Amino acid sequence: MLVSSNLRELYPDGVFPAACHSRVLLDHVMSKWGVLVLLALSEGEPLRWSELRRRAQGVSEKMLAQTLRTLADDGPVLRDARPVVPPHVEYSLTEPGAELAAHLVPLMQWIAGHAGDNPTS
Amino acid sequence: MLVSSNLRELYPDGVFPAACHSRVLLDHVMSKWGVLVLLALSEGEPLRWSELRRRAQGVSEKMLAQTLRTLADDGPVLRDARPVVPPHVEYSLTEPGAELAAHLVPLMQWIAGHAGDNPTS
DNA sequence: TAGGTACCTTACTTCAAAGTGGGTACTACC
DNA sequence: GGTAGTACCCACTTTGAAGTAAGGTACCTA
Repeated sequence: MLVSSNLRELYPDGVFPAACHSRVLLDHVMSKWGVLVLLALSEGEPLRWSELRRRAQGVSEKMLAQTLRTLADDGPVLRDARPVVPPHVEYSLTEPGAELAAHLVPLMQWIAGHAGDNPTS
Repeated sequence: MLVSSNLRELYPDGVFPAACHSRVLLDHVMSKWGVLVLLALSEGEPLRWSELRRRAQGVSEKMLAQTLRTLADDGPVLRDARPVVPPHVEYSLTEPGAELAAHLVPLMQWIAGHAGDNPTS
């Protein structure tokens, strides 16, 4: 069963390099908190920092701020900060971020279904 | 744009836990060498240890053995060892592994296309 | 004996992601 | 003074995946 014959367009000699720019983006996206942030934002609503903190269970302020900064720098996440006090910052997926999530969510759903998780319990 | 309304079936309260069995499988799959092994195997042919060593550019014997052991224990990879000397071991995707790869490959293709890589150069 | 084959295992080290604990600034309320 | 809310930043520490170097199996050939 060939599931990836068109990988050959990207890697014609069948050798996959470990170190490349893809790896940097992949590692940010699949980082411990990155994937949870992207999943939360993939539901479509812009979310504020504090809401994301509630949604990514167990994340520290430091890791959330760092992760959001990284993802915004990488491109999948848009950071919309209003010039007000107290701060009011909203995060949402960019267009490329939504395309990314469209691939990421089915993967996570598959993994959740095969890892013996019972998240609805 | 709702891209993941059915995530709510898995996580009805919208809170994504960081520590669960999914995380273990996800971390193995997306590990540095795990993803390259799965991509190589996703082309459909069973591959021997030494061929995988060539295909995952830069992997050490130790990391390759360790990664293959882990993925075989997790389930996506089948290890077929013949009782001969010198050893003859073939690795291939299990049925669940092929389903996993069906989700993983488009994700990697997307990321490769957006990370400024030029793998065909 | 030495060298080769293919596929590992073990002991120890490195290092980047994650973690911990402190801090910032402003407003409102008790 | 204290608490609460908003959203971070900095210095330092811990942790576990990855790395390095050495070891191993069993058989074959010169």
